[in-house]
Amino acid sequence: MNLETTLAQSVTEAIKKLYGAEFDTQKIQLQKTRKEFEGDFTLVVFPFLALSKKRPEETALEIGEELKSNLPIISSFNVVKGFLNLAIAPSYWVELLKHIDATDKWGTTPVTEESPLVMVEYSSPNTNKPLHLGHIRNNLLGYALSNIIAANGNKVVKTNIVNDRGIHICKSMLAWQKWGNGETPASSGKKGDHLIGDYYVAFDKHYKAELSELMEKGMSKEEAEAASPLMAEAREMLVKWEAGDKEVRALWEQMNGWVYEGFDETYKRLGVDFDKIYYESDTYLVGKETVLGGLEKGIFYRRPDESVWADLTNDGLDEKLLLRSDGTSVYMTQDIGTAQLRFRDYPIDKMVYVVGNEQNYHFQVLSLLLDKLGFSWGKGLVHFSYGMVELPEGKMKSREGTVVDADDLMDEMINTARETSEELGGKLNDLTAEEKAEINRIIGLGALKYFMLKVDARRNMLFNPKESIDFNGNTGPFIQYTYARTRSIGRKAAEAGAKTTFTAPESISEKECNIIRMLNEFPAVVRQAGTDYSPSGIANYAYELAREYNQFYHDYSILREENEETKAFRLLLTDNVGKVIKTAMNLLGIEVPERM
RNA sequence: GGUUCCGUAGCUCAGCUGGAUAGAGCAACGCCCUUCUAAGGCGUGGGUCAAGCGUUCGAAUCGCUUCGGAAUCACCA
Repeated sequence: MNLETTLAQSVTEAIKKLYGAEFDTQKIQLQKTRKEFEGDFTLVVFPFLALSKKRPEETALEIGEELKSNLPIISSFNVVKGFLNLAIAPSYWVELLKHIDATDKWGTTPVTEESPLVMVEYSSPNTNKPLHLGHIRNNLLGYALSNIIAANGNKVVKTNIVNDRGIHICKSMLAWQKWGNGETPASSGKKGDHLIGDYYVAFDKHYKAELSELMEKGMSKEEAEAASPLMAEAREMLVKWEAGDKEVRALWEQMNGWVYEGFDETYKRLGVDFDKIYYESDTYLVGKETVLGGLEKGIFYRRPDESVWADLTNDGLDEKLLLRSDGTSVYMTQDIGTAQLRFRDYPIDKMVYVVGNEQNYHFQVLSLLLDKLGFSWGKGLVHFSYGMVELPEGKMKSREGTVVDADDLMDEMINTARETSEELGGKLNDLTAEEKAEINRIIGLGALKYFMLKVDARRNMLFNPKESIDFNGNTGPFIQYTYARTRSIGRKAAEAGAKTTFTAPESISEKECNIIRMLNEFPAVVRQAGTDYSPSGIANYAYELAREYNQFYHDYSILREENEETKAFRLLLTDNVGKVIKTAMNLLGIEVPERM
């Protein structure tokens, strides 16, 4: 049984015996003993004072005596004010370590036939420009979250809804037609998504120029926008697209194809993937049908101008447009359509949308609408809402050229990793160039991923491109380094033929107790992360564990230890620290190198 | 204006189901590599946890108010 549960139950029994009262075991406050005090667990006795009718110190002392005489795993205790500090016997910690070592996939819950199915939507790019820093946060969070949900015993389907239609695509297409001279990714050597992005920017440039020209002729901004021939052409193209115009559709498919090739490369490099991809061009008509179905059932209503609305005033929200007066669909309609298709494709128990917090309202509405339309998971859908990545100057703005491009950033990180390795010198000299490159890739991306994931997802975070992401301190590379260190010790111990079985050492250090306790906490950390949808919880845990181990490493010469029992114990500890770090990092989608 | 989120060290962030003297990293300064990986360890300095009031044995944590910042409230996506 879990250590803390055992303790909590014993406390309940002690309270009953001492004071003849029942105390809710759930409400017992057991926490880690702060490091300045002696002991492993601390019981807060203030809540019992009403029962004991004695001073805090006396109460703590009584409970301490009672626990110690009943629980052999408690080796000693001490009382400081209203805090009862309990020390756990070394032999118990050692048994715990052996148990952790013997447990396969420590911290994770296996998936069975009956496990619920959770669908996680993330990434969801537009096809008119390459991925940037904001998408990186989304992708990393979505991927990590999927792993964490799966580790908690759920079937997970990772999905992506690609926004592949609309006026923004037409802008790129039009610009390419006008000024592209037939440029292709092959002809120019550009990545497809970057090429399309360049034409999107080109459209905007020409459009702006056109506007200022019209405004010089005396038009107001609004008049100029309405009169812009370029925008009119783009709109015309969209109408043709909707009508299925062969030429426009062919161009659209060609250009989207380029973008997808580019995206695939970026996704692959980031290490994220999807089980099923949906395209808005397939779902928006379904959404329209579903909305019209809802209209027939009286869930929605039609206004005199023929537009279709949902009245959510009873739910404390506004009225929401679902179909325009010309019958075309809006954003919400498409999400309904996508939901409809997903529901047909999978027996979804829970749906998680990884989408930025600027869409909080949208998902509040979507949840209500899906529920009204009869989707069982509509009410309980989770909008995993994350904050924006801000630059020192504020928000990223593609039109002002302040976006941090995903591909560039990854290149930069890997370069920095290589430079750092070279500066440190010599460690990897026996490896081939390919092996070194692989390690640098793992480290560079590890730094980037950890940087993004260690921050609470809900918060807006700041990224300063001028100060490159750190490789020292609370970083991915530090954790990777610690892992590599545990592996190195393991290798050397194995070469030297160190013994692997042992009896419990007579005493073990406070650091060792702490580490075992942290290893023991790992399943609870994973569970908590699965409940809160919190990759940052896992990230911060991994760092704490690595830090604890590094300090321990500096205190002892494990391989030089003369007492074979103690050496074997420390090797087992080292091995399991490595095991847990690896699991934690993999849940985050961060690879760990065997050496670095 | 309505709604939601945020405000912790010079900077980036933990801690938030109420518990002991508020933690890391970066930056600054000082030590530690003939010893299993120095991408490391140890130490020093740095705080009105935005402010106020309340709840209680106890508040960074819960409630209310105020101040500051962000997002959103489109027949855009």
